[in-house]
Amino acid sequence: MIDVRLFRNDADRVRAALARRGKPDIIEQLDRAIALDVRAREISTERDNIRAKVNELSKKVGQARRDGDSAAADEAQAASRALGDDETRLAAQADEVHEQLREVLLRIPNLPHPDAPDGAGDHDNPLVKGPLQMPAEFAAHQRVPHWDAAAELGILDNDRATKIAASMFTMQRGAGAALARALCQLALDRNADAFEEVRPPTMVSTATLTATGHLPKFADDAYAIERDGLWMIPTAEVPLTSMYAGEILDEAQMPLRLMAYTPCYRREAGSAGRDTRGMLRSHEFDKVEILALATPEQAPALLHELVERAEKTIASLELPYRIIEICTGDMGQSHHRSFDIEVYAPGCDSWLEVSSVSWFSDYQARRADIRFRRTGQKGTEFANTLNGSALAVPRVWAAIVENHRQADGSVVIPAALRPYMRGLERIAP
RNA sequence: GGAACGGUGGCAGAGCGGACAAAUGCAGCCGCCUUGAAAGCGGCCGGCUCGCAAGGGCCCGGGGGUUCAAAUCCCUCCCGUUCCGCCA
Repeated sequence: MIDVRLFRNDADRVRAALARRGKPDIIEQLDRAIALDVRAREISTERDNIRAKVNELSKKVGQARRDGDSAAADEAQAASRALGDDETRLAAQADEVHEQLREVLLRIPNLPHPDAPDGAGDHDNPLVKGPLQMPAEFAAHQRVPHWDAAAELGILDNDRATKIAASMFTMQRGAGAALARALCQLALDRNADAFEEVRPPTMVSTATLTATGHLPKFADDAYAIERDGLWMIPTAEVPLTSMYAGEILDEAQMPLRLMAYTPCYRREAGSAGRDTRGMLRSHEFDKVEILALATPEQAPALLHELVERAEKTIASLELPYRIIEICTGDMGQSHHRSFDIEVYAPGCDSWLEVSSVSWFSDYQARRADIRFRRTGQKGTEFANTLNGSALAVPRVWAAIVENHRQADGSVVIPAALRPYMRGLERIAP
């Protein structure tokens, strides 16, 4: 969440920054938060003054008892008891206002970075690089949607996935399953030089899902295990970000770099019925995520590093791609600045989002309470968090099947993946 | 799932109604001493929050309660350890 001090000190600046997101209700929420914050401080001060008196009187009672002056003790005790009702009432009020403030704050999105481009929606996202590795022309055999191409090869069996689970689940078979696994291996190996591999839980607590910004606003998008108070993770970002929740890091150990392969679970509540064919959208998919906990100074360079790492992995798969920056109107709630990498899929004739890299400033760290201490200095600051998909399997899988499809219907495996596929060079029927 | 015992500062570990933000040790910081270091000596050494400041409030796993006063008593939840049960 955003820092209350930001709008206490300069409400206009915060209002202007949030206005760039183009959602009027956000400004209403902000003004509500500002009013609640003023009220909360008033009540808290009042409550604290009464508490100070009670504490003082209580000390007097103790002292008088020790001195054997029971008359003075009784008097102070009675005086303190008289303050009890006021204290109880004010404390309840203060708690209530604080809770209201928190509820509002949790729903206010992050401030966009000054360099983030203005825009109303995804059609305004500017191209920052590419298209790269784009052939002059696609052959007719590449213009076959991957669901058809894959069915021919027997590597995708969504009908049976639907039978076993529900619609919008996918199932890869044979070389298709190996391809999905190989992509994860590749992404992990390409980043193992700088990132610690983690195998985190894929079910997490409500607090954990709140820290990254997925709750309370987006509860409908996540799978809930209500009986046990747990949620299925929508991305490894969730457990990795909260690994250091409530902890204070040393500046010397930063940036902390983590990566994880995990399955990701999404209800796709807002897009049910869309992209139902093939591998474009599903309730469960595999992804390798890379993430950093950094100081504010380290963050900009890390953002570019994460983008570059994701880009290089896509490039190694010999796929046509481009990089776009997300404009203020299309940014996620927690995002400060973000970039997407899109791969062109000739069979579907569309650009598929295969990686999203974002910088969250201290927005998530504040929710998760991840702080750091500068070397030799007192006090703590909130860390900055950044993360990105090193590789999201299904759409890359689809793009490989479409781009690398040959005239005979077989699919050539990019050289970078062959070591992970027992040397397989081509998937043939 | 059942039983017992626990959860206190960076770590270890006292405290078990009042003088406790909390002994003591270790680690850390500053100074003295020293050619340098170690040892020794002296001092400092948690976080959050309100306030221009003086100063105030909160935090001893979370939440609730009893009391003039709670780390300390009661309830409840969570987590840990050990034993039993079950299990890959």
